[in-house]
Amino acid sequence: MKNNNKFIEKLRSLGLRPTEQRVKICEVLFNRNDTFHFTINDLVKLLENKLNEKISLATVYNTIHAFKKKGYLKEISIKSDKTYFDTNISNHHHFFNESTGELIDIKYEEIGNIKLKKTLPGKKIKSVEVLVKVANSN
Amino acid sequence: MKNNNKFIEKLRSLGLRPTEQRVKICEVLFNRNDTFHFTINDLVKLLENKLNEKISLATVYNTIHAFKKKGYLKEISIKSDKTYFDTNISNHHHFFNESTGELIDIKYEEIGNIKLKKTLPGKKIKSVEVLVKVANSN
DNA sequence: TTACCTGCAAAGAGTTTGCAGGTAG
DNA sequence: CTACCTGCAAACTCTTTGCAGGTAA
Repeated sequence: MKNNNKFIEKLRSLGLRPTEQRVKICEVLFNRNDTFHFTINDLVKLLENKLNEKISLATVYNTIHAFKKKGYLKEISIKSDKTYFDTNISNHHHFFNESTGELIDIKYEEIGNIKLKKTLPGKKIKSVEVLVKVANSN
Repeated sequence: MKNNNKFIEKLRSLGLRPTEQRVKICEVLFNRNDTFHFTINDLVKLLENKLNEKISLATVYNTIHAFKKKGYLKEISIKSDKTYFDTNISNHHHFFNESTGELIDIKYEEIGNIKLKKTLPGKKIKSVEVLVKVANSN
């Protein structure tokens, strides 16, 4: 299962050289059906466990930041001790399970239109994000 | 202007001993009309500049965490390199100015009711927070 | 060849903790 | 007196950076 050409082309189209490490990172991040929420540490472990790849921390940080800058990944705006990234780069919202630390996507359409009754003169709205905190109800 | 009895009583009512340091911190945080967003570092500097008080970092951290645990302060859920706290403990939302790093409250009533069309079985909703990111439009 | 990329190790920043001495009740 | 609190310094965690060697085009 080495259909990595799509990643190589994608990286080139972003202006990033398709190095071995970057392609491996793409494999882990994007060869899946659901959107994926992860921390750098999650990713390093996945690379080791799933692909048996030891990619240095610095490179993983560099790559993820390059992906983010190019719009291939999104950083999630949730306060945490770690930084979370999201393979879903569309406008959307999140559930955050306080009991488990788990993040779940809420599609843009799954929240009714948000009416802002307050405006800030001279400011442009870049995004409107909803965070729904939940806890296990037992 | 030493009307600190209200703070002493408030602290007692929370089950916290009204030490000199804690009362000073209350003075800086709560003797104001508007809600206040701050980092630990902001607070330490304010204590030094406004009250000429040198309170150790560890104590400031301890105190703020104690206040938060007792519901006297709220931690803001926004991703940042620092942790932000809010003297407004009511349900409300925020503008975040990406150009300046500034946070502005949006009252609960200033955003229309939010209709969630997705539910998570077995989970209880703890809060729904909206974050509106803006930038200077020049 | 040249600009870009990797990876080690060290540095940085914010936050937390151990513990000895101090204070409120 | 006792439980709680303060503050110093060290430790921790996540993240960033400097730089020498390697690689894509």
